[in-house]
Amino acid sequence: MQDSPLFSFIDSLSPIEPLKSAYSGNGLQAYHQSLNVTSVSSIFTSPHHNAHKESKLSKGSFADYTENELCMEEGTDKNKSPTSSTAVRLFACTSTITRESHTMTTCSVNEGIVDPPKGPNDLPQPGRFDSGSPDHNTAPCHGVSVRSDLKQDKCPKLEAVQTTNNTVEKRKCLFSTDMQLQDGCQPAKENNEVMGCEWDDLVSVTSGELLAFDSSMDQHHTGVQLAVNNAESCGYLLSKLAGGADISDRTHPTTSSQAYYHEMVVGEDKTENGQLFPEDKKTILSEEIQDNINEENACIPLGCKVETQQRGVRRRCLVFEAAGYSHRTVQKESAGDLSFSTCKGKSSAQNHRNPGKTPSPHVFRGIGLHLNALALTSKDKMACQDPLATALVPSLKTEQVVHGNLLSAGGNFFHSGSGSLDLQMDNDDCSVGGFLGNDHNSSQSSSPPKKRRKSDNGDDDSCKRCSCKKSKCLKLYCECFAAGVYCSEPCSCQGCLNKPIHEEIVLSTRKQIEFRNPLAFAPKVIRMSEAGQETQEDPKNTPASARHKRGCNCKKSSCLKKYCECYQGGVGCSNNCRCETCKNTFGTRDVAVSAENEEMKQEGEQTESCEKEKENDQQKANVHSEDHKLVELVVPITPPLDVSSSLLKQPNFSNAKPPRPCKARSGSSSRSSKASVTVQSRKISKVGDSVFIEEMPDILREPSSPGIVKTCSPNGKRVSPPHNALSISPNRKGGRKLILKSIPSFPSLVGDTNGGSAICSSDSTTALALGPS
DNA sequence: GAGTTTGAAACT
DNA sequence: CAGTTTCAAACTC
Repeated sequence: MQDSPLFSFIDSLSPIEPLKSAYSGNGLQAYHQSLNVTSVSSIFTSPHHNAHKESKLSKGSFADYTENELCMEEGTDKNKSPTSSTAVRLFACTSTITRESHTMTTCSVNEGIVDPPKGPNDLPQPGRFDSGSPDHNTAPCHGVSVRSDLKQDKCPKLEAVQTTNNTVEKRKCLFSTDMQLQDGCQPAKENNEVMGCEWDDLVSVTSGELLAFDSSMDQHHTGVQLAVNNAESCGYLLSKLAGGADISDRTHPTTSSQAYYHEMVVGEDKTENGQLFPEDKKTILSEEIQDNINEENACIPLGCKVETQQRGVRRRCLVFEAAGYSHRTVQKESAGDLSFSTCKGKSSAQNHRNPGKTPSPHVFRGIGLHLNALALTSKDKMACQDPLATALVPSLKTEQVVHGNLLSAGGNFFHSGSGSLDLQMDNDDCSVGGFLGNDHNSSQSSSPPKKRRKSDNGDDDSCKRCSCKKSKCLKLYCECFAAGVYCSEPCSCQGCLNKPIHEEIVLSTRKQIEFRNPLAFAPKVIRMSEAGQETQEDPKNTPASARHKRGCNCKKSSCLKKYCECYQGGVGCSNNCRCETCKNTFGTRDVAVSAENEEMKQEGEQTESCEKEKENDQQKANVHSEDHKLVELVVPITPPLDVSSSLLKQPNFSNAKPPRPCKARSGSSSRSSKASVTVQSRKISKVGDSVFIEEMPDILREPSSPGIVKTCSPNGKRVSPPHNALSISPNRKGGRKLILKSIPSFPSLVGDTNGGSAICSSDSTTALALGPS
């Protein structure tokens, strides 16, 4: 693997640091192109990390710490220059690349990417760390070089940490996804290390075929670069990947996991180390690890890394396909790398993972889209359950990676959003499977009344899964498939082909669907995390900021039931919606439209919005007047679309009631609590918005905030397209990020660290606040 | 738990 | 692209 030309190429590249955002971005894109990566990913890629960042921020110190440490350690140990970071990423992705460089690089890269705003890579901004994802990159590297160090140094800590981690169920919950990943990752690594090649074998087995070295490598690179850009998201993904990644790149995973882990752990305890040292756990957890790994893999496997970097990847398991694809490659590489990582990385990786493991293995990380996320969560679990599944995931990731942009974009979302969500989840449920629990809360809160639905299930829903009969779980009808997750035990589907065994079919089907609709697997709801911040600025922004990309077409549900994707996603309806009598408590379309219109007008875009608004206003005015008012205040309109922007933000999710997802977005919970009733919901909407804002801010505030975005498209329109997102995401660091609600898993990781916690807490707070209200 | 409703996804 | 059908989730009883 390492020998492969790619490696050399990568190595040569590694030095490139420059890339970071721009470079990486371009590089990635180019890479993707070469790879066939879809632009979409780019779209998704959005900076999502913000969330991460945010979470990280909270952790910030923590993150910094970790990063610093990592870097430091690494640096000290290996000293990789930051420059390497880019390279590192790649490496991480590829895993083969130089260990040291990677580690170093990753860090720097991450930082650079993540923090871009602040300072160059060098500075280990907390935010970056948050990005965790970035770390991911590093992680892998670390895994290699760092790990050793980490292990050594951290191991001791790790144990303690681990304990802590374990203790901290929350973390798990929050992180559950992440945690899982981490856990999984770590375990994986551990396994690798401990087991030796098992992990590799597993990986290889599962994904083995899938990965194409080159592609993966390339992807990775691109991914890496992207990661740089999206360091956060990447980190996220990576971390997850790392977890899951074990498979793909252990190193990466490890690395990422480490980073991730760090974040998470650190966030909580800083136990990062503890995680690192998982070795102990390894043995102990070996099984768990495997499980976790599987899960992780499922969630985001290898691809993640890359994608992560890219940004969206994580979002879905979709990545799977890609992931799987690249995954193998990665594996191969990773295998080689693994050895390294294992050797070195083990510790680190393991460490990271261990922590993660601790939590419930199953917990999935969130996925990109809220829905997806939900699905993911559940799926993840599924995946976890099924080793194969996990494998799939990875593969998907690979694909995503390849597609890169798309996934990445999604991933980003996840990160930001998910992270927060996850975190929240954790908070909520920490205890258990996080998501579920969280979901519950969130879901309940979010969806006021009924919601029992999934939430109930909920959250557990993660467990829930699909019950497809005719679609064979190969259509978007299938939540699992839509979420990019393999169907697992929880599923009650018939004739299911969405299983690792049928990976090829799944992937091909997925591709077909994506071909038909590049956004098919993209998060359905975008949130402007940062926008949120902006929002803060503008009360208008509100939750509305997050909007359903495609928009709903509700007629009878008045957008007050889960039938409405917007509502389900916990976001207000937007101009994109074609709903009738919209009463979406998160923000009516009218309002949104009006707001948009305003913006539009200002900007000039406008016409559409105006028209819509008019129409909407007329139509809806009746119903929503109240809501609208509220909404209006709250929702500014952020264009849903701006995926790019939206992606990042997730953190706020809290609002999102989106039930399902494991994530249960904190917000939702908060909201839900309040909102349960429509009336309240209205208030909530306002409140929630405010809350969101607050939340967002908190999250954002911290470090991450930097990014905050702002916005959306100037127009306020939704920018839709992911494509744009691509370009954006990379660049955007700072910009607003859209966040997918759902996906939190990653975020959780982030959250883990601090951000997650913070987020959670914030969410909780919000929830609390809301609740009372 | 069965049956109905709903709206997205898929198909034509 | 619009209309119709299919599908599975959401919801109700």
